[in-house]
Amino acid sequence: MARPRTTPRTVEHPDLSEVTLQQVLEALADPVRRMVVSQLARAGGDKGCGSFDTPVSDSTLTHHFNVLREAGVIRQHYRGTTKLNSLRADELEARFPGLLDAVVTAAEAEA
Amino acid sequence: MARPRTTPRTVEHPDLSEVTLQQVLEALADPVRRMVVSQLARAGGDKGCGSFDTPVSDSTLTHHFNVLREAGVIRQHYRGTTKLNSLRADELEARFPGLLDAVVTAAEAEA
DNA sequence: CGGAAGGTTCGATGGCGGTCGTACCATGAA
DNA sequence: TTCATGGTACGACCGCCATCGAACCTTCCG
Repeated sequence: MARPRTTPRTVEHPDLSEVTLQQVLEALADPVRRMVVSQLARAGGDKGCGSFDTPVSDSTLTHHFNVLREAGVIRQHYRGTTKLNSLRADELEARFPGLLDAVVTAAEAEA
Repeated sequence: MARPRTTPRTVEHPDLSEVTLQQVLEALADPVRRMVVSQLARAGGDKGCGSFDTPVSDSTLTHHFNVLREAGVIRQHYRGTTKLNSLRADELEARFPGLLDAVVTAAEAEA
């Protein structure tokens, strides 16, 4: 948006100390976003943007990734034309102990 | 609503097995509802409807209580003209281990 | 240098949910 | 029985957010 033409694509990630419980809960309260988090948790490491199984369009998925990133839940970086995603599990655990685990576990159990 | 005139006021509570993670997360994602839950957690036991410190009107608060009850987060029962509320902490812990604790703890830490 | 693949941005839209005020109901006390 | 209290039901409003399609931008590969 504010990026001038032809600049390497970078992504802004908040420090977890700036992230509120409200943001994280809102992020995790959406079913599609929880699918993303679940699949990311199952994958363990990085996972390409296009490799997620969701019922929404690409542009909507981009939106969800943004919400998750701004909530400090995921980390994103480019490699070539592909955007890789990973969970910020450890940092999140330090900030909100038990929260991500509980949600991921519950999501797994329900599915 | 469907209750005929002059019937003792009772409240419907879902079995926690019928409650979804979605419901619980949506319930806990609202700031006002989280205030209610926090104050309930701090109180330990029952707490009258009118004794909560929130920034919303009575009718809105009633709405939030309904959401929390339908999500299996709180239990309500009448005593005289007063409605008492309590957390369904143990049941919730059995259904979604660690979830309520994590949220309550985080909410306390942030406040 | 094309062109294709992978994502993003933009604008529009639709629906849901939080909010309120008012009217109403049940209970207990005077 | 009448009144006051505590809470609910209802209807309306408003703002936000998930969603989409289309246009666009980057990067890689022929």
